[in-house]
Order: sequence, then structure tokens, then C-alpha cells
Amino acid sequence: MTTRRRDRTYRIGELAERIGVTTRTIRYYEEIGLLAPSIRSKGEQRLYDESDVTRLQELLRLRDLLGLSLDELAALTEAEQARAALRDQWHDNPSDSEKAKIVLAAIPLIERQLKLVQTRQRRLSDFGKELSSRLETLRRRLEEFQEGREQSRS
Amino acid sequence: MTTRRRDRTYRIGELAERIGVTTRTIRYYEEIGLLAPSIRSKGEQRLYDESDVTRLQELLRLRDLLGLSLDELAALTEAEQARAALRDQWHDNPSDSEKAKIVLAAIPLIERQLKLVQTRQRRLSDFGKELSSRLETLRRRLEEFQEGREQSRS
DNA sequence: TTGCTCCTCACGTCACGTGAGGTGGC
DNA sequence: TTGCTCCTCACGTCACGTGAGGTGGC
Repeated sequence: MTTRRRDRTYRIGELAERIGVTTRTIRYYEEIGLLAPSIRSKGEQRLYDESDVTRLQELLRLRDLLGLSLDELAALTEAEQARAALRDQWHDNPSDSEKAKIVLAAIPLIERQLKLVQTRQRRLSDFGKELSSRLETLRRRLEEFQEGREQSRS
Repeated sequence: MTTRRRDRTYRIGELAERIGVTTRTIRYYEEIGLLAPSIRSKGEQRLYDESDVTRLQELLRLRDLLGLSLDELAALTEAEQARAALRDQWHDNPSDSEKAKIVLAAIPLIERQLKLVQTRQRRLSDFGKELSSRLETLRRRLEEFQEGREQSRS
């Protein structure tokens, strides 16, 4: 009777539609070790839980926003994956030093991601400014042509 | 005949090194009609001028920062290409209405680029905020673990 | 039972990477 | 002349796209 919503699992097609990718992409990520389904039912069906959903979203965000290769994604998220794998045992009373070790490993990777984001932000900002000024130039030029429409210059 | 500003031309290897891509990329872009060398010497050598340099830089920036496919690049820069092609004849006394037509065609494309940039900026900003808060959480958690252990700081 | 979704090959595609083998220009 | 860079194939690779042919679950 206790059908907790957080226990909901997704079949590969449901996950794909929810995240906005094809099933091929998800299977390919599994092929290269980027994302394994939490459960593989006896009937060979892949089943994904909520942690898989966030993991996949994270991967896609890094891929799309930072333009990283899948190899780079693996390197940048390995600690996260380890952390997720250990999260279930978190209440299994690991020692504080063990916990600290996991957290300590995750920090530099998040810092690296943040640096990449900031670099991109600067480049995008520069690009945006250039486009804005180019647009203004074009609009001014257009006005000039339309004003002198009646006159022919050589 | 008016003297050109900069008549310096680049061979494909020089262009590649200056922009930071391989010669294969440049040849591939020519293959699919994205970037043609201004001059093709009798010896079959490709020669690029300053306008080709900026064109290529522009393409790469759109590709890298916005993650567009080469088909999308072609669509977003076709007007620019036409404008560049006509720039040499600009002083050939085209009528004002002709000039206005060229400029008028370029404006919506620049506007579309700007919109894409702004959308990316928002998504990157959201991502950056999330990473920052995640980082803070991790650091706070780390401190908790290290408290009570009388550890020295680094 | 009937669709629908799932499964595993496996070839196709996009955007190049990487030689092979040869010619030309400084 | 000697290197170096250029040329054109052409096969390889990465990250999937797209069926083919078959099985399983709601």
C-alpha cells in the first residue's frame, strides 16, 4: 500500500522521452561505461531510478553546455558516480574519515567544472557584445540608405 | 585601382595554425561549401586572405560556443557570406536599394545569433549557480567531518 | 490474443583524424 | 638539389541514427 513515488522506475523509452534523448544514446552511454541502469530485470529490461535520471541530466548538461567529449565527461564525473554508488551505504555507518575522503575527492572536480563554466561565460559574453554592436552598425547603415533613397551617389 | 589594405595571404597550413584547427577541417568546410579560399593558385594551392580568416573564426565560434551543426552554420551565415562576396563590389556603385537589401537580409540572422547566445548565457548562469552551491555544501560537509578529529588545516 | 515496447546486431552518417603516395614552390 | 608544405584519395573514429528481425510484458 505504500507506493512511494520516489521508488518509481523508468523503462529506457520513458527515460529517453523525459530527458529528451533517444534510447540509442542511453544504450551507447552504457556501452562505454558512462551510465549503467540501476536494475536489470530478469527479462533483460533496463530499469532506471531517480538517481539515474539526475546522472543522465548532468552528463547531457556538461556535454551540451561545455562541449565535452564523452571521455572528458567520464573523467569529470567519476567521483560523482562513486559518490552516488556509495550513497546507499551512507547510512551504513562508514567512518567520518571515509566520508571525508569521498567528499574530498568530489570537490576538485566540481571546482574544475565551475572553472569551465566561467570560461565559457566570458567567451559568450564577449561574443554577445560583438553581435550587439554589429547589429547596431547594420541598423544605422540601413537608415542611411533609406534616407538617401532619392539621391544617386557615385 | 585602389590599393588594398592588407594583401597578405595565407597558405592552408598557416591559416590552420593561426586559427587553431587542422588543415583537414578547412578542406572539409570547403567540401561542404562553408568556406572557399579566395584564391586558388595555378599550382592547385589554396590561398586565403584576411576576410577568409575572420569568416573561419566566426564559424568556429558559432560551432564551439553554440554547438551548432555545420548545416546550421551554413544557414546562419549565408547572408554574411553573400555580404562578404559583395564587399569587393561595394564601391562598384551598387544602388542604395541594393545595399539596403544586403544589410536588411543580414539583420535577422544576427538577431537570431544573439538570441541563441542569450539562451546559452541563461543556461550557463543557472548551471554555474548550481555548481557553486553544491561546492559550498561539500565544503561545509567536509568541515563537519574534520571537526572533532583535531586535524591540522592545509 | 493484440499491440506496444523492449532486446541485440549491424550498417549509415556527421565531422573530422590520420596516414599513403605523389607534386610543387621557396 | 634538398626539405618542407601542399595536393588528392581513402580508410578510421567518435557519437550517435536508423532500420532488421526477434522476444517479452502490460
